[in-house]
Amino acid sequence: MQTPDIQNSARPLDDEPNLTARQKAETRFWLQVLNVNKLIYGDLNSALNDHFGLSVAKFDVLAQLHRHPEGVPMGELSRSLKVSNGNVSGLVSRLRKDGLVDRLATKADRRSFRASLTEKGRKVFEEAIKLHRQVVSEKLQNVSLSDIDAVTSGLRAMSMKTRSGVEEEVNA
Amino acid sequence: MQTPDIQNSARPLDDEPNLTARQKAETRFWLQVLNVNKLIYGDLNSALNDHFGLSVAKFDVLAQLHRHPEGVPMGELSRSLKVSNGNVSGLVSRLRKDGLVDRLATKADRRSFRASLTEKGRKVFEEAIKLHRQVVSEKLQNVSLSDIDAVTSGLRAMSMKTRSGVEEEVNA
DNA sequence: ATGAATAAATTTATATGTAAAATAGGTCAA
DNA sequence: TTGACCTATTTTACATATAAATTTATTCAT
Repeated sequence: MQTPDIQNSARPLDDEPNLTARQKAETRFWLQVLNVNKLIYGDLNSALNDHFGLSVAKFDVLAQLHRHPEGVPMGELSRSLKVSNGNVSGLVSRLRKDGLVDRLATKADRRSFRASLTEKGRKVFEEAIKLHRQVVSEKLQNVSLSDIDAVTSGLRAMSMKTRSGVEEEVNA
Repeated sequence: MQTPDIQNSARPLDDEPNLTARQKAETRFWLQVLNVNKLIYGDLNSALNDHFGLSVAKFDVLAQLHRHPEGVPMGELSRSLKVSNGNVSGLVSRLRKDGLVDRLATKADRRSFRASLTEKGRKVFEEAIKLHRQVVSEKLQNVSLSDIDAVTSGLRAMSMKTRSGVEEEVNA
């Protein structure tokens, strides 16, 4: 008795037998998304960390707060960043320890408060976003503008056509 | 004295003044990658978890081991998954606790061993990969095959042209 | 007004990820 | 052979992420 299984199993995810062309294409697509994501994310994270002591997660919080100088309630921050409440709690408390973020009390509701940038936070973010753009630019330096635009609009069409697993606001 | 800063700062990342068209395009591209990644990753993770008690991280380990029934040394696993040694240590030890992975001693070198799928691990993976494909398919159900292929080849071209922050093997 | 339900945010437990230190085995020059 | 240096892996300390439990405050029907 031979062991043909060994030969059958030594294949990449998109090269199994009995897959339709469509299925292979879908898997290849997803592997490329993961690949590009990891390629850019890692360097972005290191660069932000080295220069400003920021992670991408912290940067994302600062970016939201920068768009809303009047401050953003924790729950809204959680929804707009699409991460859990608990995650935002931790991020904001670390950013407060860093001196980049403040809490503003909400008069009408003592449970709630708004997170907002400190002056230092605003300055740090405005430098960090320049670095952010630099890193993304470097990663894409050999890609033509038209290729970037083509992929972007393809991805955008996908995210609009993609049925999200959760119910979505119609007017979100 | 007015406060014009408040108006200037309430903008999305790709809509700052004084950005070139190229810079805006790069930022939009990156935001779409993050977006699509999060859109698919989350559901994939929940589905694998609900049905098989697997995370995407664990699934990725199983996928590598499935391609190498003779087992894969820890260091090689770390390199092929592009995650740290410590991360692989933890994943493999949890997968061993789950009964999906085994350690095979290496005769010539007592420091090293190969991780390999147990029979149960192989069976679980072979079911899990079907679910993996289903979930990705559902996410892309409204997108045409030609659009998927176009974006995939765009992304693939990018990852090839992208200068990685670290030195790369020429023959990797 | 009071008690039940709801809501905002935090805390807890756990998984995943990194970088850096520690452990332990291998290699090799002198 | 022994000491210095590699190498494979694990451990530690920490950041980030989730889900579920908890805390505290608000709302609302009675």
